[in-house]
Amino acid sequence: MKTRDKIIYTSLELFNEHGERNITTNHIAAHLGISPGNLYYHFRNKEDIIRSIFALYHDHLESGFQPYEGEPISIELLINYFDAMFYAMWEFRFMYANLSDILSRDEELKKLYLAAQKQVLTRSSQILIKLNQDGVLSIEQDEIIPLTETMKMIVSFWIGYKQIHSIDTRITKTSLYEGLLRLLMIAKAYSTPDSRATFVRLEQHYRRLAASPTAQSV
Amino acid sequence: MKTRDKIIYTSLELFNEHGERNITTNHIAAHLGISPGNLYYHFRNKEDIIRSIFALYHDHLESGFQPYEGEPISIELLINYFDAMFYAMWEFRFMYANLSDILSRDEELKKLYLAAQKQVLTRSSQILIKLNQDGVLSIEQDEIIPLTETMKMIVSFWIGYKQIHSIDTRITKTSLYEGLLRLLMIAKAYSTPDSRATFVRLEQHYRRLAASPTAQSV
Amino acid sequence: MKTRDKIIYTSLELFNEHGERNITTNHIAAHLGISPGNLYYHFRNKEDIIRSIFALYHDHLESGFQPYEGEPISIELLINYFDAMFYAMWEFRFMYANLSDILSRDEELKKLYLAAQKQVLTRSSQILIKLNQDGVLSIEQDEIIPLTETMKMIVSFWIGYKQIHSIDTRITKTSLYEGLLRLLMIAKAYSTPDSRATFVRLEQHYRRLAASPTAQSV
Amino acid sequence: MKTRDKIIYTSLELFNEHGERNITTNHIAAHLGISPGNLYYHFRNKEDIIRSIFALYHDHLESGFQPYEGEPISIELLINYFDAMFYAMWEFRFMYANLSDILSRDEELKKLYLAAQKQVLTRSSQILIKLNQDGVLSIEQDEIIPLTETMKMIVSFWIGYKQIHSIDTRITKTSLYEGLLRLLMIAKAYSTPDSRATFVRLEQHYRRLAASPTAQSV
DNA sequence: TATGAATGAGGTTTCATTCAT
DNA sequence: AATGAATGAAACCTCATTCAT
Repeated sequence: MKTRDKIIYTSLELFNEHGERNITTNHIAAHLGISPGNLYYHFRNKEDIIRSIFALYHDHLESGFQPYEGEPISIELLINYFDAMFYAMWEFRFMYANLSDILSRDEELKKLYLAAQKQVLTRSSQILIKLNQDGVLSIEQDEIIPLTETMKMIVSFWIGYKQIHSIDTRITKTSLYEGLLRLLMIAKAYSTPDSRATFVRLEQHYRRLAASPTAQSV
Repeated sequence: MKTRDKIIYTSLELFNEHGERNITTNHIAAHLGISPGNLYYHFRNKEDIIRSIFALYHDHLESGFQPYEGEPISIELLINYFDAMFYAMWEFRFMYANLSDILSRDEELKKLYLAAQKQVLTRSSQILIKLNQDGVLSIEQDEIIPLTETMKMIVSFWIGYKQIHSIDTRITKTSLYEGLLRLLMIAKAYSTPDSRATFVRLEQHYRRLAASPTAQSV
Repeated sequence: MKTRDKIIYTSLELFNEHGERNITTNHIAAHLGISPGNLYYHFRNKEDIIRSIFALYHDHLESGFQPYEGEPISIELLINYFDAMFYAMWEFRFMYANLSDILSRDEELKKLYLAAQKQVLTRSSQILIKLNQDGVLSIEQDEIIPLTETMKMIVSFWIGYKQIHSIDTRITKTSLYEGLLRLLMIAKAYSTPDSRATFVRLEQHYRRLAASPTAQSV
Repeated sequence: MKTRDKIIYTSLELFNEHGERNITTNHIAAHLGISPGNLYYHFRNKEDIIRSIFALYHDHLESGFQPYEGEPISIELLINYFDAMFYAMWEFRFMYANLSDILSRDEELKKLYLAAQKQVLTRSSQILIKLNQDGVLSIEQDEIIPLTETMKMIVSFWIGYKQIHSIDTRITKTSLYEGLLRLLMIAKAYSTPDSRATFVRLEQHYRRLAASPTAQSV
């Protein structure tokens, strides 16, 4: 792996572990065993690193929330979507935890973030529309956008919510699965008689994951 | 007003205006026209000030979310609850905006916060139970707690959500009223035929406030 | 002496000794035996210190180049003017040596400098006019301004010229007296039959000072 | 062109444009599309580059200020001298602007510079002597050296003087022509009845150049 | 000749907190 | 109660130069 990439992944790891505010560029360099000068050879400044991490995050969202096409709807397909959400929340959890702080210091990044969120909203609502058409969900036309927004809001703040509501600040996979289960609960409310069983099975799937020992460690 | 109190209220004002991270203890002292030494005579450190502000916040929650008793339910009574929410969100908006940041630096405060939240949850659900009994709402027994939690979550993160989703970081009263309207929307979904009109009037009330010119300035 | 003033005078001393570019804020603090933080308590940044030194310089110019009034012209009076020039050049020699460098980094200071120079030009030409009227000099009306400018230019760059034209970079009083003698030579060219003897005596005076042992050390 | 020469000319260009202090070795390499390592293959360090530029400057002075011999004096010949001065000032303007700074960091270069200046002084005074003999100028024997020195001083510091006395730091050809006109003014003061007309025409020549549009851009 | 990643000392600045008065 | 000067650790960043390839 190239040093540039090592810096990105090490930063991501340290940010996730300790919070972006507590990790200095010197920490990152020391953790990698390189000089601060070298870090600044690869990145103009700390913001530059964060933006590169954001690009990674953006790529993931881009590929994970494509409306499905030409394939029959299946439980695996739904699992894909929820897994993509989980991956985003877990792999970039520092962003969810410190978002307003980070964005308030980087106007440029904020614009990128807003654009990305707009896209996510569009994509997600398209998926819901498709699921509606395919008889998996039954949502009134004018409730699709608000519902998408609500779900996005829950995803956005679940980590912050969890961090505030437990003594231990560390984020576990279990707590993220709990967040997914909340989303599922909401979605299930719009399920059709045909799809209800599918949602029940989805719930069981993620409840199992939430309870698994590795998910409970940090 | 005593110096100690002046420090608390000035800090609150400055934190709300510029964010706690951007206000140093020297800023507070300078804004008050006192010396930093004097500030540290009254408070052991910055956290100590924040805890005192939190005590104020706690007092407000305590008094604002008492289940009503012995009086007939009325629209004024509901308005009281929503106004209390608004007041808390507005007057202590820096807490809502920087909560995870603040709590992550002060374990002690976090414990106090958790205890307070627990109490709020209890009180709020009691209020919902009472409204259920009085025929204002119609919620299944086992949905009361989750519903309360959802509402609390929305209140907790509305400001953060708003801040992230607009270029302008400043918080306006209008955006807080929009948050209240979201809560009302959710509550209305559980209204009874008898109470529906009341909720409609409540919505009109807060929509009017949201649109008022003074609410839109910063 | 107050710390603030100590910082100003120590900075001036170190700047004169080693050049402003080679003196860091840490050097200044260390030389004074104070913490860098303390230095930044008294001054916002390095530019702020330089501006304060400039204010000192400005004050000196202000008081040293007042046109004389109501008193008969005398050799002492002329010596006063030349001594004021010498004092400015010696006491603030780092400014003369590094002016373009310093001004190129501080637009604000540049404006102040330009304003000050304008004033100096006005004052100096007024003095020449007065000397003309009193029969000390005999300059054609339209040559007064150019002559003043030439003299100002020599004063401005004498130190830079000297520094460039000798191996030893250190500035000695002797070399500054040599600069004054150049100015005198120019002025003498405009002397009247009556005043010629006075200029000769002035030359002798400064030649003596230039040759004195203390003036030759650094 | 060889890489070594490309480095020299690019450095000269960048130094002239932005000042030597603001151009890093990395800037130079980047501007050339070569690696910093390669730059350091050709030059031991930054000073080494500056010295090579100085050699170029030296060559120019050498060839531009030869006393004329065996040819009759003419206005073209005088123009040649002034053009050589202009060329030196324009092509190596960063040296004139940052001379004391540069020399203070490189003792070796300073020695070379002093030797070159000595030569220039000799050559220039020889030219003045010749012009005196040919009846173009009428200078007292013992004033030739001081006059030469004065003219050299004006050439040396004209750029610095201009930079300090205007808000805009950029050097234009116009301002250099103004410098030449100052020199001419001084020389004209020593012109003979026969040569006066020649000097007037020289002035007209350079005034025209100063006013030309291309000379006023940067 | 050339690459380009890497070094590391050093510079400016911030800020919660302390302490003598 | 109050002053305000002082502390010092720590943050971010720059740049001439080196070195393995």
